[in-house]
Amino acid sequence: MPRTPQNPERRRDQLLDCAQTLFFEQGYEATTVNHILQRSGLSKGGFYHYFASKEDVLEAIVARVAERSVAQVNDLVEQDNGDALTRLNAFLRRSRQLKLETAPQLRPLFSVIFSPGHQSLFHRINQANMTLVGPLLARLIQQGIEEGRFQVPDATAAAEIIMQLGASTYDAVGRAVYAQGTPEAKAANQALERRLQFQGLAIDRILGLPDGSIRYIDPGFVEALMRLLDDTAE
Amino acid sequence: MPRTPQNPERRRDQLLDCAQTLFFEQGYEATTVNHILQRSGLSKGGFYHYFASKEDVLEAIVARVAERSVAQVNDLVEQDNGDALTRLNAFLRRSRQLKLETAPQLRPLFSVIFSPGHQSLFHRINQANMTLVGPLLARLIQQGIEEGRFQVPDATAAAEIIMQLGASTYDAVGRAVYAQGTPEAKAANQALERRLQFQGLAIDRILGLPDGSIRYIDPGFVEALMRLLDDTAE
DNA sequence: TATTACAGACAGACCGTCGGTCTGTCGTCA
DNA sequence: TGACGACAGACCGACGGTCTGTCTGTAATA
Repeated sequence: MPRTPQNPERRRDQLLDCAQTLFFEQGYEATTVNHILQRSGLSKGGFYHYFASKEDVLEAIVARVAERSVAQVNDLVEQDNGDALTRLNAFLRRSRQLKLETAPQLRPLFSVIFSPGHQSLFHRINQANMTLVGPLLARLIQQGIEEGRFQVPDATAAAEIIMQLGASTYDAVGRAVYAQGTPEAKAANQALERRLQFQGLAIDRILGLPDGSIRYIDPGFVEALMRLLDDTAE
Repeated sequence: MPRTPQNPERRRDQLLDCAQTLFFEQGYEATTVNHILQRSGLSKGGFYHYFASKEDVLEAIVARVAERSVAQVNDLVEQDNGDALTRLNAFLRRSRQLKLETAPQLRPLFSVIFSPGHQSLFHRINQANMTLVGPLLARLIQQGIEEGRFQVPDATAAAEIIMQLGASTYDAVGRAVYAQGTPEAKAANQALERRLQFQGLAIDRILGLPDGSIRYIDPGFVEALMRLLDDTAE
């Protein structure tokens, strides 16, 4: 194999890209270092020049994904325009949009989300996400408390719980994706839609808001999501 | 190594016991089949006579743990005495008690709960638990709806969300355990107590009950838990 | 400008250990 | 006594990771 020296940062990013694709497609455990080498065209020596271990790559990917997603919502929290409820709704809308955008990329992951190989990967991304996004959400809730709109004893705890609910969405979506193509698909979609609608209601109530204050999902969200996932499947 | 033939069921259980201890102590990935063999005194041939793979052992353990925990709360749901709220509180009390009882066993797990090896193990146990216990809780909530006490559009979705909250408890507890022995220990404990208290409140509100209807934790629960974990540590 | 020296960027053979297989043996019960 | 379940343990391929060596861009020196 010929040597093709590259800009270190590019190489590192390239390796991360390759690894991320493979991890999402087949899971962390099922992906071998040799797979990554094959895909990137690099040698083992090269790989271990950039990363201390396969686990190290995972950590880098988790950090990168989390950073990117926090960057997507950061501006909403930075600029303080409007009351807390408006901003919270904007925050949730952006999160939703983010989910839709990354859905195609995550599609192979969803179809096997129940396989054990993916759960660790997935849980870690969520964990990192919560660590980074949680404080932002907490500040937002704190504002709502100070405005006297949110009836909540502890902003941090509330943020954690709400984020936990958000994370559980993936599980629910995964179950619906799993049912796709089967006779139960329609029922599964409806169950998911009910579930998501309930999550919005749950957030309302947890924050002590009147039912329906939070717009968690738009009607037909599930249908749109499923179509998006199906289109990219074939 | 001499042969010591045993009753098949005993052997299987013994293998599961050994594996479970090791998985809890060091995590699933870090535990090798050889470790299990060493601890049980069995040979490889013997091991693979009972289980198809290491993964197979995990599944069996997950199923066993989940079955045992469902058995602990099943009676409360079977016999229908009292209104839904009373029964729900009994259900939660039993769950709490169950957590306290298994805490010492889980102690080594908590201290390294953030290590990646444990997350898959942990997530899977939770998943199995939710699958088994979820429907029970849903029936309970359904009763509350029919009584007109719970204001909830979908019992199943509500049950799922509440269980999700319960599962996230371990993460929160893990964080507090992690801080134990450091200067932040006290603050971490207080944060955990607030967090757990909030979870009870969240359940109240999600179900449309007046604040304080659900007794999720007794005061000093966290202190007691931490003492329990510390005692078994040394 | 030509030469040299050096450090970082790789290549790839190699190693120990892992999960899992396979063949054979022992004990038990029909 | 033979057949079958319950093991024993040598063995295998593949994996993550190491090690030594080589190539190349760059900067200092003359």
